[in-house]
Amino acid sequence: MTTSKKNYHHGDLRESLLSAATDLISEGGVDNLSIRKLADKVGVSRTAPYHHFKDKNELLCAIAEQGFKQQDELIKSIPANDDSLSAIESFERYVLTYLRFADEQRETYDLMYGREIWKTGQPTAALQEISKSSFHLWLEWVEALQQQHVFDPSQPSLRIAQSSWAALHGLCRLFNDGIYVNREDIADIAKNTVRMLTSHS
Amino acid sequence: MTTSKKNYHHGDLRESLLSAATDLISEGGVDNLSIRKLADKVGVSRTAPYHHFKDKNELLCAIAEQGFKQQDELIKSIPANDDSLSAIESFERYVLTYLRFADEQRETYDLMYGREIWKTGQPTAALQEISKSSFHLWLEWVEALQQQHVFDPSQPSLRIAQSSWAALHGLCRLFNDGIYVNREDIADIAKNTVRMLTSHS
DNA sequence: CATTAATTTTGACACTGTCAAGATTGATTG
DNA sequence: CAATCAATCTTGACAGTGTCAAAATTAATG
Repeated sequence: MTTSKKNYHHGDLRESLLSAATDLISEGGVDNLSIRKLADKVGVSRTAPYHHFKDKNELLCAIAEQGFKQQDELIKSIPANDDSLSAIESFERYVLTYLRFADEQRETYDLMYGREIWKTGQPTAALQEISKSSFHLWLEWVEALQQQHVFDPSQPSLRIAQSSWAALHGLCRLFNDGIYVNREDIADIAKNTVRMLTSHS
Repeated sequence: MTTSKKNYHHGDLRESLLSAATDLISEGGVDNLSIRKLADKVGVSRTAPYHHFKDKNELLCAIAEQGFKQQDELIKSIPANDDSLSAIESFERYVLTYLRFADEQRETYDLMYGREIWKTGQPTAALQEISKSSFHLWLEWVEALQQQHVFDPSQPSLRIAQSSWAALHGLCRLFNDGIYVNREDIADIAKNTVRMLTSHS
């Protein structure tokens, strides 16, 4: 039983589907992913995927899940706030890392936070969980940054986390959709956002 | 030639289509709008709309256009900054008005700034124009608010306009998609965002 | 009234998601 | 080892989608 069996039973179809689907989305966005095209790409019949994902929504949720895991790892890999970085530089690091992920995994990002799943579709329990824990990660950052007076310590951390995340997310959409902005200005706008959001007393 | 002619020629099909399409979108979002369902609702055959809109994309753009006009009127109806309002209250007014529009015309808002048009589709020249002029409206607000030191006057107004609009837009998506947030907290979060964005020296 | 232009319709095609029923295989028993 | 069962995959089918081409109908124009 090697990794490739071309016969009736595929062996690890679920993983193959996830991988191929991620590719299709990276290439042309969620609209470039159809179950049939996906099945064809993996070399299996149209309805085979339905034995591994209840429907398209569940497939999309699974892909988004992977995206959140990847994003969390990236965030967690930001070097701990040692003395080499000022608190504000640390915040900038977060922002730039977040933006970089949204840029490099652009279509996945759109899926992760997009209407397709959260509005039109129904987010899986697993997806809701990981997205919440992902937000919680940011919440912890906020609390640390409050102690360092990057954010106002007298305000509730949840509110600050919500407002600042919204600002960050809005930036991503701004860049991602290409409204009102030239792409070469990204870093500049990001820096300006950091300046506006932080306490500059 | 009254306003209603039930025969072969409809008379004002273009307007009827726009109106019915707006209704369909308001009811169930852009996914609830199909050319065929729309044609059926207006009482005309499947392909009749194609003589008034080149394709579905152009229809969506036309609807979004209307949305921008409506939004602009709302913004322009905010009372001029007389002495009864502090500068910051004036800014709050803008934010709340913007949020109210995004809330009440939720699906239209999603269409106006959504992927469907700006990424998947192609924004009409007319739509690009009005969306730019709509942003320009905000730019003028920013410059006025800079003079009143709500925003830092030493920073370029364009950057401030971009960052703050992104923050605002991010809030709308936060509320609209229902990620990370309870709807009853909207006003509170909005106020917190205003506090974070403004100069509090 | 005759011709032309503007509209609307019918037919068709390729594509989509997904359900039901059958075919094939691997695993699990007796 | 043989027989049964469950997992997996396929074929067929249905309703829905956007949109093109060709034909039909009406309004406008000479």
